[in-house]
Amino acid sequence: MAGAPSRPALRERYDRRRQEVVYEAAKAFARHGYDTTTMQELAATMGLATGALYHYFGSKEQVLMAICDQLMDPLLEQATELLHEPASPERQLGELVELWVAHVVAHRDHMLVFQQERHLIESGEQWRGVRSSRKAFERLVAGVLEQAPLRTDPRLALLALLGMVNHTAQWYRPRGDLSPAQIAAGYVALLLA
Amino acid sequence: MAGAPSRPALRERYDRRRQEVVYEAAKAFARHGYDTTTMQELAATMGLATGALYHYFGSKEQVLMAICDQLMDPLLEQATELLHEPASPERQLGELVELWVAHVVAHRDHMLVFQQERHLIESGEQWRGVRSSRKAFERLVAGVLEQAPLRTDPRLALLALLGMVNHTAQWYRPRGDLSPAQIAAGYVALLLA
DNA sequence: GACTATAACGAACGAGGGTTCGAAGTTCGA
DNA sequence: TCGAACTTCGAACCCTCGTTCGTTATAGTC
Repeated sequence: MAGAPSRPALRERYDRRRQEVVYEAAKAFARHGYDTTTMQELAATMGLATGALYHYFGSKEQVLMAICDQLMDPLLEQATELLHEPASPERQLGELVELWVAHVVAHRDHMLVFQQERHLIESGEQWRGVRSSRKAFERLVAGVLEQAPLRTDPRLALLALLGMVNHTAQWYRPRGDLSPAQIAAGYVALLLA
Repeated sequence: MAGAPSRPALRERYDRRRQEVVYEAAKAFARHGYDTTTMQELAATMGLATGALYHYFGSKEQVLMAICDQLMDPLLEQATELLHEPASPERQLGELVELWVAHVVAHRDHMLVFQQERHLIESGEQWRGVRSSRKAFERLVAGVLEQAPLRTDPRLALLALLGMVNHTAQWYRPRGDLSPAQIAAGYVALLLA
């Protein structure tokens, strides 16, 4: 591993290429599993030799971590921003879930990897950041749910919602006749009194 | 691999031991992942030498398949039986979900493995049986949902329910203050009009 | 007690795969 | 055009792990 170039002109290409690796890795990991996918296969997909990958990432695990970070960080940021706007609890919940579902379906591969490699993420010091991001997001959702008029106890509503939305990554197809917004509206309708 | 003994007296012990392997494997696979867990570790947990595992299973993958079969087959059977009893759609839905949730929490490790190794199960001829069992169960649930008075379109209700119930395996703790029956009732309450 | 089926051992094999590294190629800036 | 920074190559290293197999121990059966 070498690290990012300091010259700005090169930095851009470096970042783009690195991003491509993450993208292809997410696709491959989602389809064939993290352990099953070899660095050789990943390199071949990118049209690179094996060793070249280590110019962009220090290890296979760091590729996985980049996938998780790129999944969680923008979601957390956008959700925080959204909840800064004052609005009724129902409306906040609706917009939050819509944002969330849209994010999940836009990053389906990332999500599937995130779910499949749960056992890795749960244990291990280096995964602490990812775990706390997820926790922070869950707290945001919990906060909104507590304000909204629900049909069930807020704790169960949170767990149910987490299950519904995360599971969306496993069945959503872009060509399907349900848009992310419709899906989100459906979920919210189940929860609200 | 040797196969089951023909003498009935030994057959019983063989089956019991084999079952222990499945149980320990589910626990280890759920915690550390299927690929990460080695046959050496699994054997050591059982107090066996490595090669002895192959007396009970022809391969590591067959252990995984036993886990999946033991998860799906009883569930499918019990659900089928339940739905043979005549009852109102609401009541059938309630009982089915209660049975389902109880099964999921009683076989949490099996469930977690089943979810984490989705990519393996999705592809591969040898997994056809497991896939069709899951599909059959989903059809059972779909059939009940179509009869019941729901708050949303039955397709989305099915997907939402699948997400909620399956996700239960990830957070349920026996010492928690929600019983499987309460959880199931909460889920059903969300769906019914 | 001897014979046989069963159970377990444990070392070794063989393949696969993550990672390293020094050299070669390429691109940028002056 | 030249030199430095950057990118890529690709073979080799080294270790892990699933699986095999000949042998040894154990337990039912007559």
